Order: sequence, then C-alpha cells, then structure tokens
Amino acid sequence: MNELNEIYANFVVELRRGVSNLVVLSQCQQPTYGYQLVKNLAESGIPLEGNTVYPLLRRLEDQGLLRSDWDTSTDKPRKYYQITETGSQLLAQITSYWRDSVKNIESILEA
Amino acid sequence: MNELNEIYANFVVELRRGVSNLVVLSQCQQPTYGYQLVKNLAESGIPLEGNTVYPLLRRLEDQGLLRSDWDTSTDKPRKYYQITETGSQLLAQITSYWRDSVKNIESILEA
DNA sequence: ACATTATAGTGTATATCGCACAGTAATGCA
DNA sequence: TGCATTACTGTGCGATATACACTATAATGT
Repeated sequence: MNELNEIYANFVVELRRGVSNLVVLSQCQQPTYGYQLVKNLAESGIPLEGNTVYPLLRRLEDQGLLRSDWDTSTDKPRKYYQITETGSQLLAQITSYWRDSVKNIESILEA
Repeated sequence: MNELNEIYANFVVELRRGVSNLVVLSQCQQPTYGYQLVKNLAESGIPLEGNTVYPLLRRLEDQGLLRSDWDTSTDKPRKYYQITETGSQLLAQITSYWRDSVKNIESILEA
C-alpha cells in the first residue's frame, strides 16, 4: 500500500527535476564550486544533494554551457564553474520559458 | 545550433516533468477524460501528449488520487477521471509546495 | 472514397534522480 | 592525543517518467 507521504515525496522529486538546470546555470553567473552550490541552494529552499549537483555540473560542462577551473591555491582544492556565452544564451531562453510556464500553470490552478 | 536546440528541448522536457501531475490533478477537480486534457492543456500552454497523459491518469488512479468511470451513453465512449478525497489533499499539498518553489526560484534568478 | 478527428492505449530507449558508497584533508572537541 | 565532523569531489545502481513511434476503432467532414 503506497503511503501518501511517499507519493508526495515523489511528486516533489519530479517537480524539482529540470529546475536544477535552471538554478545551477543561474548561480554559475558568478564562479561557484559544487559544495557551495549545495549549501547555498539548500539555504534558498531548493535542496540539491552532491550526488545530484556534481554530475549535473559535469553534464553542463560537457554541453558547453559551463567551463571549469581548479583553484588549488588554498588547502582545500575547489573546482570553480562559470557560465559560458552559450550557457548565458540558453539561460535566458529557459528563464523566459520558465516564467511563461509559471504563469500558465498558475492560471490553470486558479481556474 | 541544432545542438543547442536539442539541449533546450531537453531542458524543457525536464522542466515540464512533475508539473504534469500538478495540472492533471487540478483539472480533474471537474470530471475530465484524457483526450480533453490533451486539448485543454495544449490551449493553456502546457502541451502534454496522449502517450504522456494516458499512462499518467492510470498511475494517478493506481495511487488512489483519481477514480474513473466510463461514459458509454454517447457514440464515443469516454473514460472520465475525477479527483478523490485523497487526491484533493495531495493536490493542496503540492500546490502549496509549487508556489513556495516558484518564489524561491524567482529569488535565485533575480539574485 | 478517403482523410481527419475523436478517443484510448502500449513498448522501448533514454535521462535524471535518490540512495548508498568511496576517498582525502582540515578542523573542532573530548 | 585521538576521534568525529566538516569541507570537498566524486561513482555505481536501481527506480521513475518522458518522448517517440507505434496500434486500434468509430464517427465526421469533403
């Protein structure tokens, strides 16, 4: 017997999916590293775990939307990711798509 | 070029994911059938195709969030889905979650 | 007579997530 | 001093849900 909480949790997972692309790209307008993202996004109410963030960053880099540089100047080496020109273009597109969707969904919910 | 469009399309797919649960549950506050959902949602700017909607309706029914009745009184038999009490509770929860998320994401995008 | 609409469905490949786990170096604390 | 926790980056696997490409049937439009 499926418990309601389980179903709810799964809905939340699905809702968060895709949003991660959007918020990570957005955050990488400033050079950022994975662990920082995990912390910042949790504070911002969009908790993404490391096992989600690290593969995501690599995917985005593979797609040419981010680029990365290791900073080894401190004791804790950090891999900084930063958005590319291509990434910026895509970010603008999906931000626009996102806002349109939000409006559409809100009007469905209110109807 | 084509590559970017593909990436964009995939982002859109991921963003739409989960939203389908929300809008379908919401629409089923009035008894509705699959084909009508496909048409209505397309008009509302949330295009979901039959191969997405029909399995989704069945899942929601399996989870006890919707129930269905065949209407065979007309020449075209239609399977009407309607939200259950449990479904209504969950809809309220995920609607609330959705609106909170939207606020959080918007504030990340603006930062 | 032929195409399109209306209506419901399936099978398979693919993408991404969560959970669990691996691994190292610094820092806090008992 | 010794041990736990934090900081930091990752991997492997199973589960879920989507897109794409179909199957199927009956009515309606031209």
